Amino acid sequence: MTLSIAERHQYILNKLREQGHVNVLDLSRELSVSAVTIRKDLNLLEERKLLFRTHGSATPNNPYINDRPVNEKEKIQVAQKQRIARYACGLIGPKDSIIMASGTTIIELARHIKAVEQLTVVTASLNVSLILSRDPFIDIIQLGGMVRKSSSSIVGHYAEKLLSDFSCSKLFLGVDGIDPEYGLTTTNAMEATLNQQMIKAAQKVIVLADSTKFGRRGFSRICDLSHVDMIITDKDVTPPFLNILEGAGIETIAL
Amino acid sequence: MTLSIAERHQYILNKLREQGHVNVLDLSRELSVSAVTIRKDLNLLEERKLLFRTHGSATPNNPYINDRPVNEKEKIQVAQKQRIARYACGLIGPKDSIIMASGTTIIELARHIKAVEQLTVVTASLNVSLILSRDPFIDIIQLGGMVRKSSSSIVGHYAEKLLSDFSCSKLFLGVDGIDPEYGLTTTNAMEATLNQQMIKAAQKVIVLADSTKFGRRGFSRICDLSHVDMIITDKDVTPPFLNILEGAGIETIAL
DNA sequence: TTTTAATATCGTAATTATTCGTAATTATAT
DNA sequence: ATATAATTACGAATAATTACGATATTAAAA
Repeated sequence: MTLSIAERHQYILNKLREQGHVNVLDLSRELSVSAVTIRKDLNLLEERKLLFRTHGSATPNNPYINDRPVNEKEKIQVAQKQRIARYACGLIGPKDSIIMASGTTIIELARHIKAVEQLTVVTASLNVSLILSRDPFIDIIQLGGMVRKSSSSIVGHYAEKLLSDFSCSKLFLGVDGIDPEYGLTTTNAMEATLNQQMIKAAQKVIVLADSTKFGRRGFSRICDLSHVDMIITDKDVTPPFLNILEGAGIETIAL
Repeated sequence: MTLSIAERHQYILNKLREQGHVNVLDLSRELSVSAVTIRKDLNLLEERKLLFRTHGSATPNNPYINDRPVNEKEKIQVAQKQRIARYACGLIGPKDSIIMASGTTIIELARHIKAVEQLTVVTASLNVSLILSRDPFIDIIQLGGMVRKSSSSIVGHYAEKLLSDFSCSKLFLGVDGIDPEYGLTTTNAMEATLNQQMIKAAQKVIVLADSTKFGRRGFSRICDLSHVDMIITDKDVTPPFLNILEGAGIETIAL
């Protein structure tokens, strides 16, 4: 299939929006044109300020900073995270108000959200805010306070205080570990505390976690499984875990 | 089957709406007319702004509609802004604590900061936070509240409240207009209010503004010049302005 | 750390392929 | 018969490919 220039550009921008980055070689293969042509396309799009060029690849030009996967393993889980994000997207209703925590899966969710009616989002993640700020239908409340660098998200007392002023229908939570006995965990104590507040401020707690998170325990405990209403994960979760979740009355979606 | 011109045009526009794109060769086959005829049709439809022409095909109107106004704005005066940012950088001392407002010049400043000792930054701008989060020596406090999309920064009551808990040695403020009588202005009322709080929370007010900002008045007033301690601008500022600033006791750096 | 080698990506130019626009010619309809 | 529309033909313009030297990135060795 041979696409016109405009279509190719559209394809590139779409992929960029969904994946957060594109590279010359893959695009050249996917669109069956030469690398030179892709480079020319990317240069043109860069001139129009639609993306930012790097060696071998390109990232969305503003407003948000690139968050390319840092290690191989994270790269592997991208497909799963996208499936999870896509499904989670479908749970967001019109005129909804939701809380979005932090983490790569939640960022993936933000990329997939396309509001058609008014939507209010409260978030700790700077990346989520910037991604959503492109959508005219979304009102964004950014939590304030100390920036935790490794996750580019906000933690601390101020954020918790601000959060206590809101009540949302759903919380989308990304975690580092899900353990049947120990519950949900994350790597950072302050993040765990903030997550606890988020759980309090939401009527329904939806956990987004690919299968690698199961059976793992992060440093800091957020809560036990009884607080969780729904878990969206991928089909590589082992049956024992699924049974336990079912036993705990948690609606589990294994994509 | 031979269609009238109007029917052909209708067919083209329909296909365009349904498929998102059409190309000359296919249309020529489908409508059993020559390529020249199709081209003429497409050109005519393009003149009427009903589609956007590319080589070999056509897409619905302007595929590059995504062009962001923010980016257009960022393009202007880049060199000046960089010089201004570089100078401002030199004003930041070790173990300093500063407030960084929002705007493209302030983002440029963030890009130039390279902390060697502990530095604390309070900022309304999401971009500033993300840029600085790469620097291990910087503690970042992100103001929280409503996200103002066009500037990707936070405004509103919550941010002002949070700000009242801090006292910083310097405020770096970007503005939209500097008028000798009317003072500093910006485009947005909420942003102006937040800027006022920032001024209260800082011991020294440093305004970053390229020469194009002089003599201009934005929509909303921040404060008059008496609150300003220092202005960093470029050498294109006209002498009358420089005299007025000097007369007002404002240290002015024209780079 | 710094240097070096290996690898990957880049930009440019020459070549080839496609698409374009124009004009002269032919078809169609009143 | 005359006006309008479509076709064919062909040089000009645009796009894509290949080829290749320059530059940047990465990994290994000093």
